[in-house]
Amino acid sequence: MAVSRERLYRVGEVAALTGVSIRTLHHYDEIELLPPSGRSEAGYRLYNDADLLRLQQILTLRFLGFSLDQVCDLLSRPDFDVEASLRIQRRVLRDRIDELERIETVLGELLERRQMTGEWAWELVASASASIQAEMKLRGEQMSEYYTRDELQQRLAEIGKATPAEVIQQTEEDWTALVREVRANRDLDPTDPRAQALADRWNELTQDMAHWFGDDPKLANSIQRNYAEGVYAEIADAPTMEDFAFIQKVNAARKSE
Amino acid sequence: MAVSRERLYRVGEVAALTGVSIRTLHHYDEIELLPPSGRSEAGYRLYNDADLLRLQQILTLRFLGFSLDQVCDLLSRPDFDVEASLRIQRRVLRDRIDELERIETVLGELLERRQMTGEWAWELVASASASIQAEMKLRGEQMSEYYTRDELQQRLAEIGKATPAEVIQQTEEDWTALVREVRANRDLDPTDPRAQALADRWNELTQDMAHWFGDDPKLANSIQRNYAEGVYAEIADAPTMEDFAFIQKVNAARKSE
DNA sequence: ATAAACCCTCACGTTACGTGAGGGTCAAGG
DNA sequence: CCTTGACCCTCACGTAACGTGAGGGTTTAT
Repeated sequence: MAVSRERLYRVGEVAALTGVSIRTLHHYDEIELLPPSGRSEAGYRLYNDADLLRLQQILTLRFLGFSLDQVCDLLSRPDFDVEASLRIQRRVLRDRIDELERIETVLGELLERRQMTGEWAWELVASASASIQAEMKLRGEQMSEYYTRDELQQRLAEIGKATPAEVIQQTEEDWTALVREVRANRDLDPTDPRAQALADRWNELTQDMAHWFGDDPKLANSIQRNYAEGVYAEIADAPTMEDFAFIQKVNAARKSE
Repeated sequence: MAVSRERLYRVGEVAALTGVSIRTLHHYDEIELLPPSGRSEAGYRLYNDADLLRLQQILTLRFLGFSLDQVCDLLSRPDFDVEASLRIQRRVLRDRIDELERIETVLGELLERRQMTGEWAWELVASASASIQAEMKLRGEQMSEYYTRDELQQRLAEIGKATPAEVIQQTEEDWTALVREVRANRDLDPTDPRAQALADRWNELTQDMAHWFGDDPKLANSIQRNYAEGVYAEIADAPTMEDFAFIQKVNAARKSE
């Protein structure tokens, strides 16, 4: 087993290779995001290939909109896997490309309307702004969900194992029953006591499940998002967004009393 | 002439319509980038449709990577034209989409190599980083080139004035002569000494001109771009992309010796 | 052995807002 | 008529991710 003399790079070399500034490397060292794996006697930072790979991950994740804090979290997660991460990154990139194409066509429409009519289509102006804003915000918010989805499966599986089977089955039955009732009564006035009773049961069940999830708001958030994206659309008795909306209205009506 | 009661929006409405935060509107007002066209008696900011259009431009330009300062400059240029700007924005978006696709394939290659060989292709890791860095920096640097075309004319005019007329004429004659010769000999082998002689003269002339441009790399870059887009296509004796390509090949052949 | 080219550690500056604090305005309701 | 809730205002300080020197060692090529 030869001491395979790995290639070592100084800040300047890393900078030249990757295009990041030296100051950035200093910064990433300061915040312990990318401490060089070694130092020379004189105190020079020395990076190896693994460091470069980590840097690549950092840059990509930052490019996708994560804050350095979030990147820190992601990379330090025990189950972090570079290959899985790369796959996710590609998926996100494709999604982003789609978004850009959407924006491009929105701008195209705006321009066309202007040239056809000589007037500005103000609603298109607003929606163009909204599209762009959405795309700018998307970075780091919706993004983290991409990284949570896979994890989500796993977490749910864990929770599943840690919970007695009868409890799970019971809960599922409760849910399906409740969802059916809600769906049959979605036209009730939010102030109707029957609606409030339904909301009560709903909140209770949610509480129970929340208890399983622990105090992890991310998990809840992910589930929400997955709903919004229709991940569970095929499951007939899973609550839909309309169901959620109804319950929210009822809860809101109660609060405002 | 009825006082056509234009629609007016307060900060909250603009925010709801476009997705920007109220604070951002305040900020854009503070720096005089987007002062509302009116105020209510109580001091409420009141925006009209034209303001919304300006906001759309601001958001798009920012999205493309301009700083607020740059956006300020652009929008206040006397020759600024929203429609032209929209066209440019679409082109930039398409370019950016191409870049994202490139990055996506780079990541794909990296991943594939890893999965085929079980090893990381370090050079790909570095180049992936470089791609991403390039794309992140591109914002606002190369970007301004798209918008510089008009400015370019002006700068060239300035330089023209600051340089004695005979020198300019001499240079122009040198260029036309050289370009004709190059065009007649573009099928020469890059290693041919005659080709190299041409390349030498070319490089020398380029040096001379570079000297006029001072140390402003942006200017040089702009010229490159304008060439690529065929701005000077009508000028018969202006070098074409093929001419450039030929010289580059010759230079490359020389270096690799 | 002496520049030239790198590298180090402070430490303050910058951009584009976020986030309250403290306080007017205005339509609906009691 | 007055209050309450939803908006709006103006400061003014906070923040993220570096940029940009200042002041001072290190390495290497001549």
